Amino acid sequence: MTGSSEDRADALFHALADRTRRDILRRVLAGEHSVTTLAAGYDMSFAAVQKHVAVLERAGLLTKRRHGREQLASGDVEAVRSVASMLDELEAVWRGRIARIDLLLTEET
Amino acid sequence: MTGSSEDRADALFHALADRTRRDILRRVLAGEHSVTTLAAGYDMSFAAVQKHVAVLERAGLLTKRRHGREQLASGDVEAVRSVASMLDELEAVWRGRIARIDLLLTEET
DNA sequence: ACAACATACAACCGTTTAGTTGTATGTTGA
DNA sequence: TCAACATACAACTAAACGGTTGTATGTTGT
Repeated sequence: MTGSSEDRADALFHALADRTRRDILRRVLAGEHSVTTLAAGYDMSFAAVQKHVAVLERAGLLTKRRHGREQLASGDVEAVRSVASMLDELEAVWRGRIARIDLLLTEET
Repeated sequence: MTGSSEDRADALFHALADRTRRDILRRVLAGEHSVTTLAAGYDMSFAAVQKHVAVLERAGLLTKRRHGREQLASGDVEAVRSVASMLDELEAVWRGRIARIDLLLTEET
């Protein structure tokens, strides 16, 4: 269905629309961190941070791998790029508008 | 305060995290449209669409100008670019991680 | 001068979100 | 083997969200 690409966009932008999640994403893009290590950096419960990590994971912005009793989270730069390409598409729409205006202005008849 | 840049990011990503708003943004990036014209394109009340336009306006993604009794909305491509640059910053964080890994791998001692 | 139009906003409703605490399930041996 | 640790998830609460209807305020004259 046409919805699933929009579902993905909803999930990605929603995941990015919270400053704690953006901060977590920065940290896991810089390197692997366990959920406990991440949680230590915020003034909220472990469970709250674990839920933020789950939101990022569901959106595909991070992945986890098991290492002993820890889950190491790592940022997925490809997901970040996919968001960037959605914005590129918006900019392309805008360029189309400008091109149409230029066409009118330079029309020869 | 350090918050205001994060406030802006919150508003931008939140505004983009709804498919109706993304669609409205596409339309106003392609050209000016009145709120009524935009509302005609969706299966919801005029008031609902007007609220979506207000969310996009508060985030700085569109501006309005008065033309008689209409308010013509126009997409602001600079705001779209500012979101793209936030994502570029995230990608730069990731590149720093890769650079650090490469440094370890090519270490000479 | 006024009916119709375009917009804005308040009040309300059901759902989702972001946080909390508490509990269950694995895993380790720092 | 078992106490401590790391994680996941359920249940709950307050606030925010996305939608509705109704009303108020400008603006026009296709």
